Amino acid sequence: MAHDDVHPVSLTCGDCPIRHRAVCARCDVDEIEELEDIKYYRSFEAGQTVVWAGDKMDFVASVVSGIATLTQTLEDGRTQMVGLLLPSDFVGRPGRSGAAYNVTATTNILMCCFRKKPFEEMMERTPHIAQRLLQMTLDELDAAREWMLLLGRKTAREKIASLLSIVARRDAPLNHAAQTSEVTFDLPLTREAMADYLGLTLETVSRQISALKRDGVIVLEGKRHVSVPDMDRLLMEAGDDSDGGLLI
Amino acid sequence: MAHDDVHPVSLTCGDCPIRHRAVCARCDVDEIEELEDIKYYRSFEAGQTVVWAGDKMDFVASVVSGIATLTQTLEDGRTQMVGLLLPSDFVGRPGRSGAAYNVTATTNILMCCFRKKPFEEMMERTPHIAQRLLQMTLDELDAAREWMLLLGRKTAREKIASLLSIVARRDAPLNHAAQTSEVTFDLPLTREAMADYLGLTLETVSRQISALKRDGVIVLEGKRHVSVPDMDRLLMEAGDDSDGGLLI
DNA sequence: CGTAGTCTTGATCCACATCAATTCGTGTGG
DNA sequence: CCACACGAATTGATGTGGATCAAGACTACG
Repeated sequence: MAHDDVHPVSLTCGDCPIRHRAVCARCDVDEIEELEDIKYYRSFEAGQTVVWAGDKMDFVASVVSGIATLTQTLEDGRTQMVGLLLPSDFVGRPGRSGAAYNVTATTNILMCCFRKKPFEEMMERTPHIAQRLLQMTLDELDAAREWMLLLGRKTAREKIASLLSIVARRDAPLNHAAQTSEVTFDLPLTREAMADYLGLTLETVSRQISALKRDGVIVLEGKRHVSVPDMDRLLMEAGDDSDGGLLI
Repeated sequence: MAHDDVHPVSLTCGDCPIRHRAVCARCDVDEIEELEDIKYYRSFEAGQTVVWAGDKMDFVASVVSGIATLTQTLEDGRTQMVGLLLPSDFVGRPGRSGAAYNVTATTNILMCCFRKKPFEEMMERTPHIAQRLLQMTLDELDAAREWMLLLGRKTAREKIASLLSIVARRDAPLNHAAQTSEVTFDLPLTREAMADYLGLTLETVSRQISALKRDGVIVLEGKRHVSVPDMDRLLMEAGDDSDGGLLI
């Protein structure tokens, strides 16, 4: 397995899997060339910390592949996940020097980094970047607010069902995009990470997953592979029947 | 008391109390003039609903004065506040036709509205607006994430202390800006609204406020007026000693 | 005064946390 | 190939913080 920075990756933006969804999505050819000059890649192994809250962070970045998490902690160790970073998601805040959250690689990840200073300067001149970043930030804000409803008002069972819905929904296109029924996916998170996501303990997560299995809402093969025979049923269990947790 | 739209307010942007903090903060004179042409004011009384989630919303707006809330609800009536709108905060999302949340006036409020279409068109041409909106959205996202930590991991007492800290902090400049000790303010929210903010029941809110009073952390005069003899003590009670809940 | 809304306080209950073993799965070294 | 070790997950027993149910108390207002 690759160690951090041992195999400097090279990738041209034209071939980039997130070219059309990341912060650069709206950029035209000239702008992409300019970005190409200031970008570099870093990879992290599953479990590694990308940055600690409070540390100086001299870059911003897009997640190219893999999954990372944003977490906050209280002094006594209680921790809450506040963001789940999927490919194309953006890390770091232009105009702020320190990291506000812990960023941790959940799987092996590849990040496309931009040194902060040149990126900020370019953002000033390049409305396409600011516009896209605004869109993405508004989407994240909506997701955060949906998540607040989950944290504040849902039961443990509803929380688990909501999380499964979100992951299922995200992986759905990878399967047979059409049918709502019989979706299958791998959980990218440990029970503990799920607990931190949902504001529960890992024991409660485990119990509720067992309960959903017992009730036939989900089928497990191993600890991590899940199939959902009836997606509508799962959405019902999640509490917010309409759309399963994410705004369109 | 004024009814909705009965007394159309007129205010020039030059005299506007939120001129330097709202979405128009970065606009130069020309841009402000252009905004002045497409803006109009609406006022709402305490308790009135500004929009319902799902309704078509043909404007975006800034809160000029007063306080409003953003809430989400599950079908069975459980509700969670997901945003607290103070003067200068922005309502509505460019590029989306329906409202995502219920917006309710908590006090009498005055809003500076822009018809969505012209505003969106202007935003395309006017980086100053998009840039400012991006800043504001990033701030809101940080606040939402701090709030997620509160909802997911804090105890009822810590939640109440956190809320009081936030309100105290916001009102602090209005008092004698210097000292950390002896802060005084009015709660702008009912017990029920606080409960919806914090993911608690109103009974628990009431009990915890009584407990903080009993323990000398706060002093109440009437139901709504609070003074805090020792702000540091309150911050300790909030759990995150450093800054009381809001990033700088 | 009476009525309605807001708030407080008490008694009880229960969902989830906590504490404590097992079990499962995977990799490692003899 | 087995023994064992270690982390991840399950499952059980018990405790508790906050919800729920239910009276009252305070305030404002007609």
